[in-house]
Amino acid sequence: MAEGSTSAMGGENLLFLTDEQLRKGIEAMFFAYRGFTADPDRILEVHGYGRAHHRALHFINRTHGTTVNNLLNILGVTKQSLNRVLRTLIEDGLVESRVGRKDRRERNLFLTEKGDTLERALSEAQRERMRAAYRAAGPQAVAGFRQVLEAMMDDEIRRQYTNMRDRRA
Amino acid sequence: MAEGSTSAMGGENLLFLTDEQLRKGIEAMFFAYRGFTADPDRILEVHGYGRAHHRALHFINRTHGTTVNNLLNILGVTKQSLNRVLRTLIEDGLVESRVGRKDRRERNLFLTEKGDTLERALSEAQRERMRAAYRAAGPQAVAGFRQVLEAMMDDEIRRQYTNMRDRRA
DNA sequence: CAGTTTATGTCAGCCTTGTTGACATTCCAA
DNA sequence: TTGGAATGTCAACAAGGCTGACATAAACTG
Repeated sequence: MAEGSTSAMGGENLLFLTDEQLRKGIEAMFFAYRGFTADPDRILEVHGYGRAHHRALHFINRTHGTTVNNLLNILGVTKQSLNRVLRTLIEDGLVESRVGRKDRRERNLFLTEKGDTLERALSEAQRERMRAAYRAAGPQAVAGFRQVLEAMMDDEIRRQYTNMRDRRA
Repeated sequence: MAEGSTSAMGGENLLFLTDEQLRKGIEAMFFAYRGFTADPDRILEVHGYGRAHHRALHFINRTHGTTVNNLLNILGVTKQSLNRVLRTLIEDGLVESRVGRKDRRERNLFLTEKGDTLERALSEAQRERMRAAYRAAGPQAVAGFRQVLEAMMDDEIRRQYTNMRDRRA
């Protein structure tokens, strides 16, 4: 990335903040996100699921036994929207919903073995692309990548993200 | 980002390629993309438009006089889908569609003054967030960010992205 | 205990934005 | 002149967002 390294190592150099650079960053996000979702999308299509199912599987796997409400906060959708997805996942035997032990109004969500299998397939496809990108860019670039992404999140979301990270680091 | 810098500067250190690190990267992409789209989304809602309109405005502004076909390739949607968006933008007087001079089957797309105004408002909101993130992370991180994003794109897309960059660098 | 709040689920209906398929128009090029 | 390319349009459909309304059970509170 020729002109990227031009702005790197600058310090007082603010070329990386020009509108042109920022617009390029915006386009890079757009195109990269497409690549980021492309591989799981192909797998999901075979099973008749969409990205919404992937997100649910991902975060249920990530925080075993999470409640519906917690998932709503993480995903930032309405309960009706999540419920539609969750219902099909439960019906299809990918997710198990257990009545909460402490608070019986709550439902604790878990992946079944079948759900875990699909989650791993989806995740592996996505991780494979990340792995290739990380390897191509190198550890220092990856650190910068994560720094910028984290700075781009909404404050509240960053807190959730950080918690999630800390809990399983 | 404490543990990010742990893996940075490693070289032979491959900690940044562990599944856990990759999963964190995946989540960072997910959350960051939400932040990335949040500000323009709010503006679009006021005008009764969606992200699809934003994308069209962005790329029409980016490559003045682009054809519909070219836009289809960049956006990666069907012409019917794009056409619906384009039609409303033209009806609302944000986009002008001129019959091609060389090839009169083609339509060359331009922003009107009104379209340019909205595009700048959307873009400025998005750039403001990028600017803040870039400033917080610093030029070296930004270079890494761009490297990883570029490596994450599909090959064909990366070619388009690179062309677009070179043409207006 | 009665009343309120909380967590969840569900029904109905709407919107945006993606998809396919069919078909018309225009016009370049062989 | 005919074939194919570029574009546009119509119809129908699906996923996955949304809101509003309502039901239930459980927990909390005075």
